[in-house]
Formats: sequence, C-alpha cells, structure tokens
Amino acid sequence: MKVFGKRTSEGSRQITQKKEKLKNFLKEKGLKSTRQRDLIASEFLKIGEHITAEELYREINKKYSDIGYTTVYRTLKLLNKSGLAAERVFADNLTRYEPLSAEDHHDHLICMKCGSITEFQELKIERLQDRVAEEFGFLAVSHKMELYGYCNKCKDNA
Amino acid sequence: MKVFGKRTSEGSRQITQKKEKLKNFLKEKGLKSTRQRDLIASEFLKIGEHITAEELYREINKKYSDIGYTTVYRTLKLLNKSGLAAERVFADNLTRYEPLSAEDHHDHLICMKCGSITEFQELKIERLQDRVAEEFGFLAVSHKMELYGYCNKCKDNA
DNA sequence: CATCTAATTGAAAATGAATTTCAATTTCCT
DNA sequence: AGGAAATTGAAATTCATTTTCAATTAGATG
Ligand SMILES: [Mn+2]
Ligand SMILES: [Mn+2]
Ligand SMILES: [Zn+2]
Ligand SMILES: [Zn+2]
Repeated sequence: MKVFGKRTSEGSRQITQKKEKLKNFLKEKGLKSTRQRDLIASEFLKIGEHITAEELYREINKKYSDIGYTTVYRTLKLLNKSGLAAERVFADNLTRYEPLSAEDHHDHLICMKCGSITEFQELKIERLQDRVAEEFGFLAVSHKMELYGYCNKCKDNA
Repeated sequence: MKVFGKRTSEGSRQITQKKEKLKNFLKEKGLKSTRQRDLIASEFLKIGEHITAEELYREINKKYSDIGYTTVYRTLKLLNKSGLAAERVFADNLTRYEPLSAEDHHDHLICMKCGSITEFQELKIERLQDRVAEEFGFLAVSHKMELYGYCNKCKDNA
C-alpha cells in the first residue's frame, strides 16, 4: 500500500506546470486568463490541502482584499473542470477541493475528532470494487470510499 | 459476495417487530408514542427504499394529510437514532433513509443515469479496509463506499 | 494603440434542503 | 381527571451554494 501521509505543498515546478495547464484549458474553452484566476490558483496549489471555498477565500483575502468570495468559488469550479482539482464532500457536507494530478487517485481516512484527513491507495480494494461492479453488469465510472474513526493521535486521549 | 438485489419491502412480521423496537426505544428515552410516529414508521418500513424525508412526506400526505413534513423529518431522525434506519447521502447531496437491521451492513452501486441503487456486501473489501486503518494506527468506526457508473440497463442504451 | 465584443468580476439576492422556533395540542404518569 | 412534559405543524431561520446583474476587463482585430 502506498502511503501519502501528510499532503506536502507542491514544489514551485509543479505549480508552474499546473498553471500552464490551466492557461491552456482557458484558451481552449475561449475563457480568459485573469489576475484573479492566477492568484487564486497559485494560492490553492500552494496550500495543497482539502480546503473549502470559504477557507481559501479567507486566505486569499488576507493578501488580496479586492478578490471576492464568488470568484474564489468560481475558480475552484473551473480548476475542477480543468482536471486540476478534485471536489470532495465528506461527512460534514461541506464541499472541499484538493489539487489533483492525473494519476493520483486515492481515498481517505477521516478523523471524527480532530478532522485530520489521511490519504491512501489500496489497489487490492480497487480491483475488488471492479469485480463487484462486473458481477452486477455495472459499468463503474468512479467511486467514493471514506473510512471514519479516530486517528492515531486522537484514539487514546479521547 | 452476498447479493441483495432489489430491496423487497419487509414482511409484516418484521415490520411489527421493528415497530416494537421503536416503542421500546421511545419508552427508554422518556419519549412518547404517537399516532404520527406510528404511521410514519409503518409507511417507511413498508416502502423500504432509500427515500428522502420529502418523498416519504409526499407518500404519507396522500393518506394522512394532517401529518406535516416536519414530523416526518423528525421521525426519520428518531428512527435513525434508534437504529432502525440508516441515513445516507449519495452524490446528489440529499439525505436519504433506509430501513436497517442490526447486521445487514452493505454498500452501494449507484446508476448515474436512472438513479437506481443496488446493494452489495464484499467481506474481502471490508477486511482490507480494516487493514488499511490498522496500518495508520487509525481506529475505524464506520465507512462509506459507493460505486458510481451505469447500471446494466443503462450502460448500453445511453 | 484604439476599438469592440464577450468574458469576468464582486456584491447582493436567490435558492433549497435542513433545522429551529413557538403556540397549540396530545400523551401518559399519578 | 389533572397536570407536567413531550409532540406537533406551520412558519421562520439557517447556511452553504448558486445565480443575477451592472460595471469592469481581457484580448482579438485592425
Ligand atoms: Mn485527498
Ligand atoms: Mn442501502
Ligand atoms: Zn484525530
Ligand atoms: Zn441505470
């Protein structure tokens, strides 16, 4: 099993690369590159966590108080459509975003006490999921798997 | 792998049993048995599907137009707390409820075209999930696993 | 560079499911 | 039957998300 551990913010190399991808996506779709989109994407990629639009907005707002919540919200949607961000909804029913690279599919362990999110990839489970789908003649496109409980830090000192 | 297939509405025997359980729960908690709770529970158990409060309310309302939405909503919460109903939120972000027996944990295949929901149980996956949690020193309490795609009927005539 | 058009922006309003409030009613214990 | 406490249903509220709209901006064209 591959362990991701704590999400580390990406190197500036990858960030530059991703921002290039975004630009291409925008041009392709006849959309425009703007100062706001650029700054929001930069901050989002730099933070690199599972973050809500609201949270990202607060961060952005510290540095760039002229950028509105709506634009942050819309830019996250855009990043999602362009394949640079994944949209996630965990048990608290808030929509979160995380930077996504093409091949890094993973699932989540979510601590019900401290809220920490740990990522994992378990190919054996993925294979079994495909098999289940197959047995039902179901064409699987995506899946969602989340384990809820208490993380290593929280499980003792409850 | 155990196949549940289509959820069949429960026999009147099981329904009676569950309603007994509800009564016990209410008494235990110092809550009251009411005509509304009885009727809502009956209808819910009879329908036996993954249903929203709104949908259940509409059904109830056909027969008992004096029962309000709020009471349906609250009774579903109650059924959940008493262990008779499971609360589920799939990708459409609506809260659904389904009758639940103590030991029938299962996960879901959800058709993105027709919305049909198929249930399955795959113990191998469950075991692997436990192992993943263990590797992280994570104390797993519950999990959520949903496969999204196209059901047998929908995958061809798209 | 100037012009033009379509896209973008940000504030405010709208949406919609979930939840809470509150006065009237009902349950059920004594 | 009496009375305290729980319940009910309509309406109001909450809160994240999404949409609206008038003003601004990007960037294509000449
Ligand atoms: Mn993740
Ligand atoms: Mn189910
Ligand atoms: Zn924790
Ligand atoms: Zn289908």
